[in-house]
Amino acid sequence: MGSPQQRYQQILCKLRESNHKLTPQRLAIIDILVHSRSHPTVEAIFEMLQEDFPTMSLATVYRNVVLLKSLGEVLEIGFPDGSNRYDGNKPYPHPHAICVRCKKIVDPDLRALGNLTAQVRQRTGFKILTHRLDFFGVCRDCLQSENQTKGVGR
Amino acid sequence: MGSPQQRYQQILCKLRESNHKLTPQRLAIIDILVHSRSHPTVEAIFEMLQEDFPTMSLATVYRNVVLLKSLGEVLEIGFPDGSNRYDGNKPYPHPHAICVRCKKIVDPDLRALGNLTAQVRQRTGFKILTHRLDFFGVCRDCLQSENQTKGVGR
DNA sequence: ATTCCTGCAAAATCTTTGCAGCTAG
DNA sequence: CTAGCTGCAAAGATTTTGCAGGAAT
Repeated sequence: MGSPQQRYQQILCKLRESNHKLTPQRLAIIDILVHSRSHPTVEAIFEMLQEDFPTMSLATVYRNVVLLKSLGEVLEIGFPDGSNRYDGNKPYPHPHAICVRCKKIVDPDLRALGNLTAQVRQRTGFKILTHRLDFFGVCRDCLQSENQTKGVGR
Repeated sequence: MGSPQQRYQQILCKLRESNHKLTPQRLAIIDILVHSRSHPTVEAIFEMLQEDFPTMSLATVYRNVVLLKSLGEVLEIGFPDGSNRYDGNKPYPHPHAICVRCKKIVDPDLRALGNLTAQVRQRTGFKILTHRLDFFGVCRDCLQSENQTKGVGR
């Protein structure tokens, strides 16, 4: 629910509401987050910004990602290896399929997911705030190149 | 499928099969992992071992956890804050309910979970290797103490 | 006997923080 | 103006690694 442009505006609103300033660095980070389809890392965002902001600091990217997380405007996807990636398009919990080879992230749309949260609440007595559902595997592209590499013996 | 004792033996088998030695430190770490119902951190395991192994090193705990992970005999639960907890009882993927307040982890048994993996494979073309499904919220105990603290004004 | 393991300390990552100067509103 | 932000460097936190001595099989 939201084109990149809409998301961009929505985030600007949130920032104004919460008395945060719209610095060029901040706007550029947001721009990347809402336009990128690739769930970038902080490092990747930093590198993309090097051209336009040669003095950009990693700390600034971190600080802005933290801010946007706290406003609920980006979703953090924590990898088992400890690295994190960010989604500014769909900041709400949703399932991911993550390629362990190339690190690509795809968002499959799963029905049948509906009331899992309700079930957990019922079974555990927890008040559920959020969740994550991530599938790890090998994407089609990487499967293909694997086969090209090894199975050529036929 | 598997009492702590069974799990313990199963892990010893795996170790012998893979030519790993059964050192006292290793056995003690496994013992904690299979008996603990609390999904301990490396740090916590380390502390529990201090009494019996005063010279125990954190690195040793880390190395053994890595080994057991690689054998598929412990499940790592990565927290959004970067810390990890470990489950030696149920080393296969299963849903968790995690209290963001006290860090308690509960395993709800969810039906309706059956063929999500198949759906993801179908929709994405990924070969799925594993997954994680974690719910974050506040457990009953913490909800209660919250209420005691604030809502007494009535 | 070997091979693998442990303990210690140093290194490696990734992320956060302190501070002085700068800037958006 | 003035609260909040940036850049830099230093500090933190967690996990990994190198190496020499030690232990399991």
